[in-house]
Amino acid sequence: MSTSLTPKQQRFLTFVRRYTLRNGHAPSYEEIMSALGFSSLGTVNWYVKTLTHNGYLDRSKGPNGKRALTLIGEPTAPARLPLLGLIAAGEPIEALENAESVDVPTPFAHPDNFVLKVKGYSMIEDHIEDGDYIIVRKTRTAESGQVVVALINGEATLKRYYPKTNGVELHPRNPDYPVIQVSRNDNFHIQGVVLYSFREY
Amino acid sequence: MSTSLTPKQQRFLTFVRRYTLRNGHAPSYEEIMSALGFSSLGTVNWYVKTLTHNGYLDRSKGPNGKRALTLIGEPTAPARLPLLGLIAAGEPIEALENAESVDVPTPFAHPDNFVLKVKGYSMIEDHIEDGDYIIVRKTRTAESGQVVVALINGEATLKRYYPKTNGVELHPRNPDYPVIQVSRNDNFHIQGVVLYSFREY
DNA sequence: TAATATACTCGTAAGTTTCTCGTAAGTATT
DNA sequence: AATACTTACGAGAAACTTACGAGTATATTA
Repeated sequence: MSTSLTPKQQRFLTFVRRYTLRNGHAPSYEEIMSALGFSSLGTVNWYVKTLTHNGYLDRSKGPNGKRALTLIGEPTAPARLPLLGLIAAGEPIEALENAESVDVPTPFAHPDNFVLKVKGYSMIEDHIEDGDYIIVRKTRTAESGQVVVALINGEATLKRYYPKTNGVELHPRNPDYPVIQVSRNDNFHIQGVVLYSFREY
Repeated sequence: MSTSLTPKQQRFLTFVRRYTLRNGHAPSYEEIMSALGFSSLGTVNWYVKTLTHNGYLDRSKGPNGKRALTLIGEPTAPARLPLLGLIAAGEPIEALENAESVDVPTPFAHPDNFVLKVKGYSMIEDHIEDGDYIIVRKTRTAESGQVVVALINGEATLKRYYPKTNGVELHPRNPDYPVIQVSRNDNFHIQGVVLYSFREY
């Protein structure tokens, strides 16, 4: 970016990026120190100060935040994910013939993620309207409380997922709508977990 | 206060999630305590309080409810930032009447951040086109090399900021375009630092 | 070649925030 | 009343980050 990076600074940044990616949180100063072979925290601090000053790093929790290092800038290269199909409540998911793709915020770039476009107004109960896009992480399982894309007897739906001892409860994201009980007899499959939705402006 | 989780807090949340998933109901404080190796209920309570406060947990049965811990929709929570106005090169920033707001990637949720929409094609030199949105952190100062939203004699611009001994240099993000020299006589104000830009789909 | 930045390193001593312990008391259930 | 939990508080250890002072290489400039 600004003053271009020296090789050692690159190395530093690369380490932070990798670590964050792998562990879900940023490294501590001490971890950086031993990973990069420094023998003083001061050195780590020097890098952080320099890189922050030049706009490559940021401390997401304000000063004194622990494990708060976050990369910024990076080239704003907007990531693209495949747009796999159209989803409408109560219908099967409609696949698209030619694989389009759409720009998404970089943090969501991941090989297991894909995008669906919402069709019709039948999902307003989930605060999701016609034309909206949802970013989905492909998975067969979900944690309780996550918003999932699921098929019940072939019909698509978008709900919060609550497994119960003898079946599954699906809550719409709008409390005014009824809870759906899925029994053992129903053909129920989770297609993925919704990470994010964005709207066409 | 969208504080992010520390590793230990993650671990706590993960345990609650797993337990709930497997047993159909939430763990009691004591179960959490022994599972996570604490030797005091106070510790469990500390986590519950902290995580509840930060919006990761909820007590579904109100206060004093037993085994009432429930996770709150972790991934989705689409952050929204206010869309403060339109920016076009060479014009003042145009404020919007009704405060709209737009979905942004969660990491950018911060009270000091806001969004501007780019108008016209006069900023292509910065790789930013008509209709794009930029996320800006409100600040009067900037570090050398950061991309800033600035006003020069009332006219908006988007450039890399390089303070010099006797004035300021503004570099467009595209090296094919000329550098702007701001002198002491110019009326120069930084409005904020650009963190991110995203495009209309 | 000498002078001078620039990039980096070390050690150590604070300073903050996160996490833990213990103990005590409050609330619902049976 | 006994049982099974949740809530509250104070004190402090642990885990991390910041600040400072000084020193060594490696390039840039004069």
